Amino acid sequence: MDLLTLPEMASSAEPIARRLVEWLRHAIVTMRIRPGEKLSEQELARRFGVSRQPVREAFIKLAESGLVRVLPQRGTMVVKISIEAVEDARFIREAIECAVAREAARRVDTRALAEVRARLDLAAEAMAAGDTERFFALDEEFHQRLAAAAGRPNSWRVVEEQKAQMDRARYLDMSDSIPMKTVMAQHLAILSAVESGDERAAETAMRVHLTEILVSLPKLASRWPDLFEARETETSGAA
Amino acid sequence: MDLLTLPEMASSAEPIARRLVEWLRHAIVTMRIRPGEKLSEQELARRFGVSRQPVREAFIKLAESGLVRVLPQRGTMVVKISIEAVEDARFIREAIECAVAREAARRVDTRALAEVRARLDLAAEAMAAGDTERFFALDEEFHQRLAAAAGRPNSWRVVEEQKAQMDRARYLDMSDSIPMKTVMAQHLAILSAVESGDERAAETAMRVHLTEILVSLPKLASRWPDLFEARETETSGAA
DNA sequence: GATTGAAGACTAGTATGGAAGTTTTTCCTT
DNA sequence: AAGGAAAAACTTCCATACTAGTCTTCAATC
Repeated sequence: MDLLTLPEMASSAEPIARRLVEWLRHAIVTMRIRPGEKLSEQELARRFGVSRQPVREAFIKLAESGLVRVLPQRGTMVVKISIEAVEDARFIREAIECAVAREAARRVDTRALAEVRARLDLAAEAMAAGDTERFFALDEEFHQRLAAAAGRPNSWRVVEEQKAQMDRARYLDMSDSIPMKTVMAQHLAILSAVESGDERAAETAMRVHLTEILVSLPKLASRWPDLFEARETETSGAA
Repeated sequence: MDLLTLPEMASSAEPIARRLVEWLRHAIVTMRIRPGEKLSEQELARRFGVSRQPVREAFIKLAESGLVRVLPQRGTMVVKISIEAVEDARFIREAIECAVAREAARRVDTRALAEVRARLDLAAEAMAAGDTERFFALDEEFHQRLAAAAGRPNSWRVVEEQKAQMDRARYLDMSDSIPMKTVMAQHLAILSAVESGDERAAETAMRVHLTEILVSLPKLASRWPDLFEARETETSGAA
């Protein structure tokens, strides 16, 4: 078991715990650490060559994000993908991003929209080059910049957290995700509507874009049943 | 400086850190601890009669919620109220809760809606009795139950976090907040629209309810300038 | 053979000391 | 008196030891 290296110590002043969170979050979202897997403070501390404390604090942060669950005196594990949680995340994301699209179309902040379009152009290049990793990154930036163009840059933070839940499912099987070409077309439709100041068209285009995401979810759940949370049988609501 | 007592140890198995978070969060949201105030691990540990570690972990959780800011090697402080942050929170809340209202009206889950109406009735009693504290609690429950009636109970968690930012401003001056009578009427309008399955009316009613909240914000900011974050002068967006 | 229970190997939670870094104070120099 | 450097007094951060609770294992007992 060789020592793992923490993400770039570009700014070495960055506390260990912060870098640990980054490393773990990425590993979880990209499914390098699988849902349901047990995480040991002790083992991770050994592998990173640090003490238990920073690992523990990283777990706390990840627990706040809903990526891991800490059971007192029992253990810490990566939460399984929950169909319900993914649906909720999609619902929330759609609500926020549709409002963002509407607001962006209402403002038509030309300068900010130029930044959005720049991401679209770069994404086209990435697609042509077959660089899916970069394409996904630019996908994120597109949405982030659009939020900025709506004057609500912070709303992206909330969306980002929801997105993490959805992304894990996507990383399960890339071939199941929406083709890059389709995403490009949808992004273009959104941006065009926003640029022309058509609030309703912008919102509709965004809704279309964010709707199809979960079509393949049941299929994934049945193919990897151990990675998914068993759906709650009881109905919520007490006396 | 006498020892402070942590919230009820109803389940004494509850770790100290968890109870600390609860105590601190409530104290911050209700403005018992003022924005900008410095929090010391050491001092709080002394006052609660515990070690620094659980206090530290509580800070981490509150930082994740955006209620405090931890500056490495410098200190921890309650974040000041930011007009921009409150506006963002309101924007996000409106987006989600309008979607919730629409969805609830689409479903018309009679059983769940009965729970919503029950909160409305209890709130009417609280108003008659002049019990503002209870009225506010039932206000929250109204929204929470409505989310459940929309089949999105988890969306309330996200709204709740945003709400915390807004609530601090409200606690500054209760007399500035919307009168209970108005809130009651708005809640009734929302529920009636939902019960009759009118999606558009439900969304509109919710939007109205969530719009007026920030009318008094600038006034509050000018009256307590030291509790508010100075608005950023630079425009976001780097090269 | 099935059940029970005690010992050991885990786990997270807490306490404490010290390291690294920042801010304030103090005191000397000009 | 004003400016600046050293030092003292803070802060969070990390390492380590210990506590307390949970689960597993395996042997003794019924």
